[in-house]
Amino acid sequence: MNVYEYLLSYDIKPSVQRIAIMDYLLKHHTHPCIDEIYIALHDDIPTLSKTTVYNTLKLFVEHGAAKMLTIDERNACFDGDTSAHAHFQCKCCGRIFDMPMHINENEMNEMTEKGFSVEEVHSYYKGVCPECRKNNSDKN
Amino acid sequence: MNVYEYLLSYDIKPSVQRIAIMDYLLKHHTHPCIDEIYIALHDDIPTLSKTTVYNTLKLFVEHGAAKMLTIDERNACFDGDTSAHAHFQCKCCGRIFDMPMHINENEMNEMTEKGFSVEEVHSYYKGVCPECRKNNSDKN
DNA sequence: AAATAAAATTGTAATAATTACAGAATTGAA
DNA sequence: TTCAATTCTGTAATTATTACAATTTTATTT
Repeated sequence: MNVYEYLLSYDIKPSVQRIAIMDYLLKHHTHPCIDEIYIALHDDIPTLSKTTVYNTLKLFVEHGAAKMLTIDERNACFDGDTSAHAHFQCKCCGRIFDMPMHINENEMNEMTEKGFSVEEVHSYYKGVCPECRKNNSDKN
Repeated sequence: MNVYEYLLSYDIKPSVQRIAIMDYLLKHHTHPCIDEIYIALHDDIPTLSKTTVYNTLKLFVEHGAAKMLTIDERNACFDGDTSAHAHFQCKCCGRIFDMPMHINENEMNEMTEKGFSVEEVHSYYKGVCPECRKNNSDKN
């Protein structure tokens, strides 16, 4: 399935900009922020406006085609992988990595029994990634 | 232990402002944002500056006396309870509730084996709280 | 194919959260 | 009491995000 059809499957009308942004999200698993996407696509679409990037990602999130991550304190990041998974942000280089997520049914049941309706599960870790650990130890 | 000694135990020099802010954090489990704290303490300390609230909470987080939550997209929230626990934010009223957290040792081991050094574990849920669910069903 | 209506995009201006910074106030030590 | 260091304050600057009106593009109707 191409990106055009992929957008349609989420009830999103495809446009040049929307296709380019979704394509970027699907091909780059860097969990990009607005600026990263804007800068990356600006070469191909010189008329692209940052407002469009904002609007488009908001649309994607509303339609379930992308997820917004609030892990980074500075600015929101976006993920085209909508499957259930956790994240790891390196405090040193700032990169966000995908991690497996095992949902704990006991916790879920506890919340449901208390009357909470759980719609989203977010799980992330912070620490130092293997690369930065290596670089840091090299300096000593 | 009073708040004065509590701050000292985290290597934080107590001051009128710092004591008031930490006292607020320890007594109110509402996961307040900067504004909530500023407005609440303004009556007692009319000279309090919002910059001081920012600086103080940054200091608390650096010393491990508070945790910053990036659950709410609008602005950062703070938690004086530094023990390991999860959170639940209601999409309807915006309130953040404490939830138990059971750390999954398997996930931890997976990351450690891959070379990641895990320093923080964050887990939160979004959905509708019991109160809002009740109010919503009443409207029908 | 031309005219029209609807939707999407753009750029600028406004808003809001956060940070930088310099001066004032407070604290602690000599 | 004096001096130095620290903390606090208020304003200005910065940055991310949103509002909005004008323009462009797309889809529909005639």
